[in-house]
Amino acid sequence: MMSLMAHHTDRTSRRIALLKALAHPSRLAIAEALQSGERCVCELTELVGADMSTVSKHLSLMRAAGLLEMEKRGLNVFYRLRCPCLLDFFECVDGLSPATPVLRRRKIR
Amino acid sequence: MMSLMAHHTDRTSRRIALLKALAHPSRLAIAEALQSGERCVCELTELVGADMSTVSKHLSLMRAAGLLEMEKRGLNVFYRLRCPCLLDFFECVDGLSPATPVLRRRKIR
DNA sequence: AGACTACTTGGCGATCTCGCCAAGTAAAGC
DNA sequence: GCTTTACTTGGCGAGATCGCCAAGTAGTCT
Repeated sequence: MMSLMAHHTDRTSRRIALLKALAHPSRLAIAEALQSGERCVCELTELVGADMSTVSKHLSLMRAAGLLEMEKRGLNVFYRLRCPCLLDFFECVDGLSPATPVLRRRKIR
Repeated sequence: MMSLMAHHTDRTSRRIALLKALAHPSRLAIAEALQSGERCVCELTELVGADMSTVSKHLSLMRAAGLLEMEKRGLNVFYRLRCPCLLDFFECVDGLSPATPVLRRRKIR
């Protein structure tokens, strides 16, 4: 895979990591939940309904992408969003109509 | 996979599809190139340096996600961005500092 | 019509991702 | 110290994704 295209800048790599961090149902649900404030891993585990180990790996990935920050308090680990732009982006995304017909220019004769 | 989390709304599915459509080096490069105007498949093929069939599949996926629209003119097929919000989002993403140390609240004694 | 160009689609191996279980770590409480 | 709670990490099978080649389609041109 990835023939001649492996010329990513750091910026590109970070963009891709952040997009991948959001492009999964559980991770998107986590990001959306965190828009209303920090949550600990057990709360997020209940939210997505998967094994805690699975959720923990999702959170690590999102943190590595720069999307989340974590803070340990007592036995709990709390995660918070670091990206204030999600809401605006999703509003714009949701505004797109779902389908796209093939546009075909009328023949000029 | 996807134990109890298969409760996606249409909106969620569309958000995921759009994020996945961007979360790949070749596809991101295509989206970025299209920010400066439409391109035909052969131009985009040269840009990403992969087989045209590969690029064509990327473009189909991006179109299905609602990100692109296509127009056939003569022998060429031109693709255009349908999402005006990419630039703003990426500016915000690029503004994030790459790493995040584990935050640890000081003990109060 | 036949040849050519620009693109799409089918198929398939190679690689990546996902989720669970099991095992490990770290802080709190006894 | 030992136990419990909250979480992370390793490993592995199952399924998804990716990219190439080969074959098909749709216009253009002569």
